[in-house]
This record gives sequence, C-alpha cells and structure tokens, in this order.
Amino acid sequence: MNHRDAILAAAAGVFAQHGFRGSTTRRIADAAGVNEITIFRQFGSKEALIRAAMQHLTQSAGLATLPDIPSDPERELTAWSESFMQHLRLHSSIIRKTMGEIEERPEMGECATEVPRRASNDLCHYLLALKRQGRITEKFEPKTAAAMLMGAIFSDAMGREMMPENFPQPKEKAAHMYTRVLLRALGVENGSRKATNKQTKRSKQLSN
Amino acid sequence: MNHRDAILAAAAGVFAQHGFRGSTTRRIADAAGVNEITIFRQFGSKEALIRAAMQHLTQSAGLATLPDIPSDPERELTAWSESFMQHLRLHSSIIRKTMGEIEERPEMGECATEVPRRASNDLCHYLLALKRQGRITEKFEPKTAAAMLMGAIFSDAMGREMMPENFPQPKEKAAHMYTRVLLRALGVENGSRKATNKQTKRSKQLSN
DNA sequence: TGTGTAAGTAAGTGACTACTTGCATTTCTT
DNA sequence: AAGAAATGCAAGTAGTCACTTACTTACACA
Repeated sequence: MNHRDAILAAAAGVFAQHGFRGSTTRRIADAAGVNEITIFRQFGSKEALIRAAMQHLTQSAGLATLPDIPSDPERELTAWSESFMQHLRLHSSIIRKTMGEIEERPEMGECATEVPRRASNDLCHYLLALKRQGRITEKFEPKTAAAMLMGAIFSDAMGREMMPENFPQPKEKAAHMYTRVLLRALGVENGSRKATNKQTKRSKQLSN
Repeated sequence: MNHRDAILAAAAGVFAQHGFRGSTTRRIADAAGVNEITIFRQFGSKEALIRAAMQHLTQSAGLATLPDIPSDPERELTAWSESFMQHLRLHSSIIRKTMGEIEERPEMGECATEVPRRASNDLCHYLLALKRQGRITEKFEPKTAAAMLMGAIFSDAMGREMMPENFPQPKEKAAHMYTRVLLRALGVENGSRKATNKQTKRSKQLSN
C-alpha cells in the first residue's frame, strides 16, 4: 500500500482527534505505521503535511445535487438536507477542529468553507427556481432562507452529541423536519408539480 | 487591582486566541502582567486555572428573557434573537475553541452548553405559550422550531466572518430576518395581540 | 553488476513546556 | 512597628516538540 496515502489518512485522523498542535509528527507516523523521518522526506514539514491532508480530504467530498427544475420540493430538498447533514456529521470532528483553529491558521479555513459555500449556492439557486415557478407564495430573501436551513442542519450536526435534548428526535428525521419548516415559511405546498394546480402558464412552459 | 481576577481574565483571553494547548502559562502570565510563578501558587496547575477561568466567564453571562405571556411575538422574539446572537458573537472565539476541544476535554463542554440549554428551554416555553394562545395556526414541534431559529443564529455568529456571502445582509438585521421566517413558518401574524384582526373565534376568545 | 530511489535506524539539536525550589522583596493586617 | 501573607527573581528539572544529520537497508531497472 502507498506510504504517502497512508500518511495522509493518518494525518487527517490524528488531526480530527487532536487538532494541529496535538498532531505530533510522532503520533501521525505511528498511526500510519511509518517512520517519522519518512514524513519529513515526503512532505517537508508538519504544516505542509496537514495542509496536504486537508486538501486531499476536501477533494473527495461529494455533495448531493438539486435539480435545476424543481419537481417535488419536499422530496428533493429533504434528500439534499439529509446528504448535507450526513456529510457534516461524518466530518464533525475535523470541522470543529478547523473552526477552532481558524484564527491561528486561516489558510485552512478557505479549504473548509468550500463545501458550505457550494451548498449555499446550490440551495439559493433551487429556491429561486421555485420562486420562478411561482410556487413560493410568500415574500422571501433566498439567502436568509438558505442560511436558516443550513444553519439548523449545521448546528444539529455539531451540537446534538453535546446536548441531544435541544434537538428534535429522532435524529434520522431531523433533516426532514427542518426542511418542512422552511417550506412552510415559504408557503410551498406539498406534492410534486403535476399534482399542483395553482401554477399555470410559466411552469407548463418549463416542463415541456 | 486584584491579581487573581487579572489572571482569570488573561487566561480567558489567551484561551480564546490559542486554545488549551496554545495557552502556555508564560503567555497568560505576560498577558496578566504577573509572574508565571504566581499562577501556580494561586491555581496549582494550568488545567485548574483554565477551568476556573471558564466558570468565571459563564457565571457572568446574561441572557435576555422572554415574557411568560406573549404579547407582540415579532418584537419580543426579535429582541431575544438579537441578544442571543450578540452573546454568541461576543464569545465566538472562545466558543469555537471549546467546541474544537470538546473531545479532548469534555468537562469544559458542560460549562459551555449551559447557555444554549437555557436558551432552548426559554424559547420552547415561549412558543408553547403562543400555541396556547391559539396564535400558532400551523402544526408544529417546538424543539424543531427552536432548533431552527437557534441554529440559524448560531451558524451566523460562527460562520459569517469566514464566509459573509452565505448570510443575509446587513448582519444587524439578520436576527430579525431569521425570526420572521420562523414566525411565518408557524403561521403567526404580525402585530401585538390587540392589533390582530384576522384571528376569529379563538383569538377573540382569548383576548377578551 | 551498478545505480538511483524510497525507506529505516540512531543519535542529537535547540527551543519550548509545565512545574519546582530557595530566597529576597513588597504589601496588608494588626 | 511587627508579623504574615502574597509576590517577585533566578535557576533549574524533566519532558516534549519539530526537525536534522549521517549512515544503512531493500528494491527496481538497465
């Protein structure tokens, strides 16, 4: 097996557990089953190694996509929310560490903000598409709506372990519940587009 | 001025900047304008000092209160949200550090979760009171609603600096905007109770 | 067979860490 | 003014940290 990849994986794991200062080169080397010197020969310095490990991680991060043309908002948004929450929960340790050290190591922040940036963009686009379809009956500001849904999911993923009684039960349904609250705030009705009857010209144009 | 308090304040400040491992006794002593030895004589160990500093902090944390009997939900909830957000923003550094180190030092977490626990409780009670008044027209689950509002505020306070384009502008109005989205989701109408007119039987019953 | 490359071993460097000891000095209390 | 407590200073201990140097081993390829 490739030593370089083993070191990268070990570095990510140790960093998630102990943060930057706690990620000693000795610990990483032990976790990777590799001599400490090999790390310096491969990556030059501890800082370069951690940076490489972080980039290696974010590259492999996948995010569910939202359709360009909404059809069944509740189903589509719920699926998206669930995948977003799953991603955050999977990486909650490393995200917490990165956030805690962002003032000391802001470079790592740019790498960590990539996923939420893209998620916010995707979500805003979807909501605007819903609006264009005339399915959002309330006045709304896309960034506020997106920030609310993402904020709820983010806090849940970060904080549920620390204080489970502050969050809806069971955790498997939380993403769905947040999504429904948002849709209600926007005045979006249940059901897929074909079942909708309020929409007329515009949505029919788009669906053909 | 009291040396003990100076040390506690310095410890909190250094911890907010550098976290536990980065809070060296030398740095704290320098920040407090005190000899390093004094720290050990006063607190025994670095760990005891940091713990004392954290408790000292949470004791002085105030939180806005919500009335037992809601009158003007938008005004009252907005004020509460703003005060909650201000508190989180003021302590964002220390909160991020504590979250990042919670796996290594879980004792500190109990101290850090006190404020959000109380906030969630207060908010849920207020929402249930609104429900009892018949002013919430939609089906709703209080913890989900509370988690959404608090989650949005929390994420905003933690993440806006890192990625301002993901959040509504200007930041001074964000708390108000989140509050309004939530109220719309719950079907709560604007204005104070006496000014309400759309509500018919139930609300009139209650208001007289 | 010879050469280059990646890996390991052993030893050590200098800086920093929490924390201690012994003694002198200041500050507060009585 | 006298005694006690708090504080400062100088020096040191034992440990850890990232990183280096010098040398050896294993393997691939030509």
